[in-house]
Formats: sequence, C-alpha cells, structure tokens
Amino acid sequence: MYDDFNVSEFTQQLQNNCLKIQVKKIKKNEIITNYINDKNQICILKKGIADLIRYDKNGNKTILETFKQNDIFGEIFFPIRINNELFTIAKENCEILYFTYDDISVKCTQNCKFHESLNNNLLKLFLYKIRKQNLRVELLTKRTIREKLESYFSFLETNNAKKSFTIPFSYTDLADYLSIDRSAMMRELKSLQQEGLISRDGNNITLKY
Amino acid sequence: MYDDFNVSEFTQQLQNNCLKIQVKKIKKNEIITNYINDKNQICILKKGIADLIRYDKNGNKTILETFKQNDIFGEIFFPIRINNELFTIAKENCEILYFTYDDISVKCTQNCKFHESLNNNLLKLFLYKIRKQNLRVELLTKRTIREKLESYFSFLETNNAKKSFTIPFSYTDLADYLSIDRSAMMRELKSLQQEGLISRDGNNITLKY
DNA sequence: AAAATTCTGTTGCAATTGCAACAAAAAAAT
DNA sequence: ATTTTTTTGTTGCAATTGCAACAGAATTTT
Repeated sequence: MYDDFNVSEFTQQLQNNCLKIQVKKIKKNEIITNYINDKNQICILKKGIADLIRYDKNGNKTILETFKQNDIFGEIFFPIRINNELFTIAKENCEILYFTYDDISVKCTQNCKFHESLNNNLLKLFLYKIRKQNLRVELLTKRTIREKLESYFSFLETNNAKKSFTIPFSYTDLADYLSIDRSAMMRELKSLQQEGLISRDGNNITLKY
Repeated sequence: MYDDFNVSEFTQQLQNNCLKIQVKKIKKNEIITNYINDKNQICILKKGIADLIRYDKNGNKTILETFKQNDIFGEIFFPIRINNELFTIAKENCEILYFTYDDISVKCTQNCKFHESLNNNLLKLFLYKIRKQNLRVELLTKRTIREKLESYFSFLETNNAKKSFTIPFSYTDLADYLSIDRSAMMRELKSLQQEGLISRDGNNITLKY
C-alpha cells in the first residue's frame, strides 16, 4: 500500500529490549484499548487486524481507522476528546506491543544501539500514519457518495496497480468507513454498474474506465 | 490548542545548521507548494498562516488542513494521489523552511548536537500533526451538519476552556473546512440560535449548554 | 474616497441521502 | 448439520443537504 519502511525488524526488536514493553494477545472481537485510561500510551500491532471505532448517540458506527501489522495507534494520538467514546477492537486475533511515549525519551543507561534507532523508526511509523490519515481526509471531504466511492476505488486501483481489486471490507464496513448510509451506498453502487462504470462480483470490483 | 512541544527553539535552530535547509518568504495569497514537484519535501511554517486546499471538478473548495507557526507539511505526507490537485496557499505572509526527508537520515560528518535532536523534534511535530488530523477525521465523519458544527464548537470550547470563543475562520472557510454547503450551514446555525443552543455575534460563538 | 471584491444572510426548489423495513444469501456459531 | 447471526440487496418515503440566486454588509484594492 504505502512504501515499505522495513519496520518489521524494528518491531521485532522492540520486544526484547531495554524499553518497558508490554506484550498482550487479544482475541478476535475483544477490545484492545478504549482511549480513556493509559495516558500517552502507544500501541503497535505486531500481528492481526484491528479497527478504531466510534458509535454516535444515534447508534451509527464509524470506522475511524483500520490497523494492520506494524501500524501504530493508542491514546497518545487522541489527546483531545470531543465527547466521543472511541475504542480499538480486534478484527482478528491480535498481538500488541504497549509502551508509553514518556518512556522512549528516557535514555537507557547502556546507551544501546536499540535506543539509537528508536526515534528513527518511530518517525517512519508516524509518517506512515500521517499519510494514511491524509488519504482518509481526502476521501471524507468528498461531497457525494459517488465521489467517495470513486476516490476510494481510485486509491485501490493505484495501490493494486490494476483495474480489478478486492475491497478489504464487507460492504457494511465500507459504509461505516466512508461514513455514509449503507443502503444509499448500495444504491449508488448499483447506479455505477448500470452506467457501466464498474462491474462487481462479491467484493471484487473492476473499473471500466 | 495542543500540548506545547517546545519546538519553536528547534525550528529556530534548523535554519543555521548542517542540514540543507532552504528558507523562503511567500507573500499572502501566493502558492507555497503544489504537491507535485519536490519529492519527499518537508516544509515547516516558521511564520504566518497557510491552508492546504483542494478544488474538485465542480469547483467546490475544500480546506484539507490549516497550518500555523511550527506546523509541518509538504509533499512527503501525500505520496498517494487520488486524482486531486492540492496546493498550499499562504493566508498571510509566510516564512517557510524547506528540506527533504532523505537529507535528515544522512548523518552529518561532525556528529553535531543538532542532528541528535533532529529526529526527536521531528517526532514531536509528526505527533502533533497526527493529533490534528485525528480531530479532523472525527469532525468529518459526523453525519449531519449540526453534528459537525457541535463537534467543532465542542473542540473550540475545550481548547479555549470557555463557553465563548472566536471561530478562526470566515463562515465561508468554515464550510469549506467542514466540507459542507455554506448556505446549508448558515441555515443550521440559525436553527441552533433559534433553539437557544448557541448565541452568535460575528465570529464569536457562545454555547448555551 | 471610490470601486471592486468577498462575505454574510436568506430562501424556494431540486437532488441526494438517510431511514425503516424486509427477504434472501452468506457466514459463523453451536 | 442445524441454528443463529450477519451481510447483502432492494425500495418507498421523509429529511437533510446542496444549488442558485440575490441583496446588503463588510472588507480590500485602487
């Protein structure tokens, strides 16, 4: 999807090192963190898939972010609350590294090589996250359902370097991700098909333009 | 608004150092960068205010991001294009530092103190940016104009620690920032007033709840 | 100081979107 | 293998939102 930052090695190193790291295994459909406790917490997803979710007062679910291997998340990235309850939920069995931002600035006594590369690697993870969020803002600021779909498909097209690709969501989740009504989205997908702009087979989409 | 990262000192240092830094002054309403050239470019706003803008094919303007002193932006944060033309425009006279991501990873020969703190400070700037973008996503995923306004006002309330605050936008720009139609937004503001939820005097809003 | 431009406030109407509801299909759990 | 739950697909109707258009206020430029 994005550039490969070669951070896998880094996240492997994290575990057995001088930094205070907690490792936890979370089962599918369980909550990883609810963004209330754990001030300045940083999490790295070592294995699995997870979503950052919000439910509003009307029961609308929104997928604020999606996380896969090596993605970074946690309370530290949400210091400002606008009366929302957020939580990260495991979509598959997950393995997560927990530590705090405060810890990373404390130099370890041994001046180890690990600490040398820590900031550098975190910088890459942060950069990756910013890019992902920028894409998200671009999608969300599109004014119509059609434009959101087209933009998202355009992204998947670029990402897969193919006119055909698989949506990495159920259609229910895709609507929650684009922050639109599912039935209205289905209606729009139908229009796109009828106008011959796309074809569709399950979660596989082919762009006809 | 956010935590103070004490990065001002850092951005001052940047200019007279081993890193290849370009400094430019850009006049109000001129384009700072158009996100096409300048691969891996990073910009830091040393002085002034700027917006990242997109116009869609229907002429709708969207303010994707707003930048003030010490904010970081540039092409590097947008590696994936989804057929949008983006550009950053100076809202006031600006002073900008330009460098590239590639340069920062090159250790300088003198092993200077500056390079020691470079990654650390960039990490803070990146973190700050992620927080800002997360807030943005929270706003944009709200389903109705009313909810967007309420959320944004709630943020300003928290930020100013007061029920009264000044919107840092014209109403035209606020609509472009929330990605909604201006007239529909004005209508909603009127409703909020009529229901006694807010009062309004120019760009000053007071929450009545 | 006058002219030009941008911003605010408003409204009727049209288009889009959301809501509710349901049946069939598919997937997951027992 | 059967039951339960979730997802998909669909549609009429209502509510919201966007569009167009304009006048007056405010701001900026000349």
